[in-house]
Amino acid sequence: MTATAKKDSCLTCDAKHTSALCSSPDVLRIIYSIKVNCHYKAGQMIFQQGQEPLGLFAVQSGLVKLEVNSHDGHAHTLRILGTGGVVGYRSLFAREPYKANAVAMEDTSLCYIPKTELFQVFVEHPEATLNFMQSICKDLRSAEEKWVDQMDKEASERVAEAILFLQDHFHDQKWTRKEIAQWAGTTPETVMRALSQFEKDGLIEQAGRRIIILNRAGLHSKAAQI
Amino acid sequence: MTATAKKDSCLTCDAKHTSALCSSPDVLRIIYSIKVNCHYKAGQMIFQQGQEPLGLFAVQSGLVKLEVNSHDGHAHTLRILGTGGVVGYRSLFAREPYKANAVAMEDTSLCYIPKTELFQVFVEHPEATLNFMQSICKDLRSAEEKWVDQMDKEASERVAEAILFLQDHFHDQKWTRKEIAQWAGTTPETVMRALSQFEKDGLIEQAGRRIIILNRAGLHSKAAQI
DNA sequence: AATTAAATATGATGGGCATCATGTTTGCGG
DNA sequence: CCGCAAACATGATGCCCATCATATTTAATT
Repeated sequence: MTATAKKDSCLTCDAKHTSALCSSPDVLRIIYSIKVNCHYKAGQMIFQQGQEPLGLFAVQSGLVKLEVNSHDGHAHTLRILGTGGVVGYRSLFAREPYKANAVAMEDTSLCYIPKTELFQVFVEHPEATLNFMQSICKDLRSAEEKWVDQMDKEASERVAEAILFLQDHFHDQKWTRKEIAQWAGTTPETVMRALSQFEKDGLIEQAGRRIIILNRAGLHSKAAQI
Repeated sequence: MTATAKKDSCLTCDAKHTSALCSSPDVLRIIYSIKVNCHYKAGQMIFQQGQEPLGLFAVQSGLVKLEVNSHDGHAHTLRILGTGGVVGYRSLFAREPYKANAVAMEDTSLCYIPKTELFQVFVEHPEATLNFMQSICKDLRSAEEKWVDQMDKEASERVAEAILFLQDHFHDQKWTRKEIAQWAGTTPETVMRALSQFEKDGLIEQAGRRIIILNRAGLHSKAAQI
């Protein structure tokens, strides 16, 4: 972990209003007193499958992906977190070693919050706990929906869904075919063919490596099971 | 909901030690004071997608499945809960309508706990909340693992995994090919062929509609990605 | 006990998509 | 600015598995 001495202010933090951790000014003040800032370069690993969680990470700026590596070298992206996202909470609260790797997708600043102090916050601020539980339960929904989609939808439908999701949550971000594939549960080649088709249909436009959505409704109807 | 006047005792309840809700004698006493017992016949629906959650359900005895129905009439089983399991918490804590149906797979007794009182318990007993969060985080892990398995493993591997899981968690339960398929993310025919093969390989034995595992290690190696 | 629906069991067929292969383009580091 | 690795792009191939079909057995219902 690469902690810096300087502590960024929580008051001017972009994530203040969106993070499930910073639910009230009260809690925000305490979090500020216990957090430590860490900085990661693009591609750097934040934690790794098998390690013991000692705290959790809140994304101040940048982008983090959680991914699992299967036996045959294939990687699957479980979650992607931008500003306000919380990384490493699942294993921490499940009280088990990390089951996935957390990787900085670009230069990223995180707030590290040691577990003992964090648990203390939750014990003293039940409304913060319930607020955070809401966020976890939404993640659970996403995961279960992803499994169902994997069966019910065709690969191209999942790709349409993926680029809509990625666009909505991380606008103006560039994605490689591989990254989209690992998120959508398919291969780069299949993503490729789907994107070509979408472009041919006038749904998207590819400016270099950036995807521009021309017909949002059209893409949605491609993604949706009627 | 079919609530009865009679209130079953929490002190003699089988689920007392296994349920994530009944974490301490203290909490157990409060839960007892606010719960209501409900009974459902096999096949009966407990709640339905789209409805507003008003509380949650703890399984006292019986078996409950959570399933989603996709557009084309296909059903997928998200979770199966036996004694001690908690049903309906995800939507309640996410503060959104139910996204799945809860169905009693056999005659089932539940403890219904209204949300207002439940939140009160959690506010006053932070350790109960954190205990419950652990359980949620494990469910999240299961869901994410299920998605990964859906891609990495072949159908027969998932079937092997499924019958091991179902056996471990709900021993001596009878399962139809369809139920196994909806859990394993495949079709009854594919389950069929996998089971036939397993029997041919001497891994299992089918006594009527009950599956007997003869070679546990062998099945495990079928299920596992080396 | 008779009737009917549901579950079991297997075979045949076809399509979706992963895999491999190959050429081109992009973009980064020296 | 150049070279090389990574990403893009598209074609060819094969196979896993969903789907459909059909016969048999089991279980439930009257």
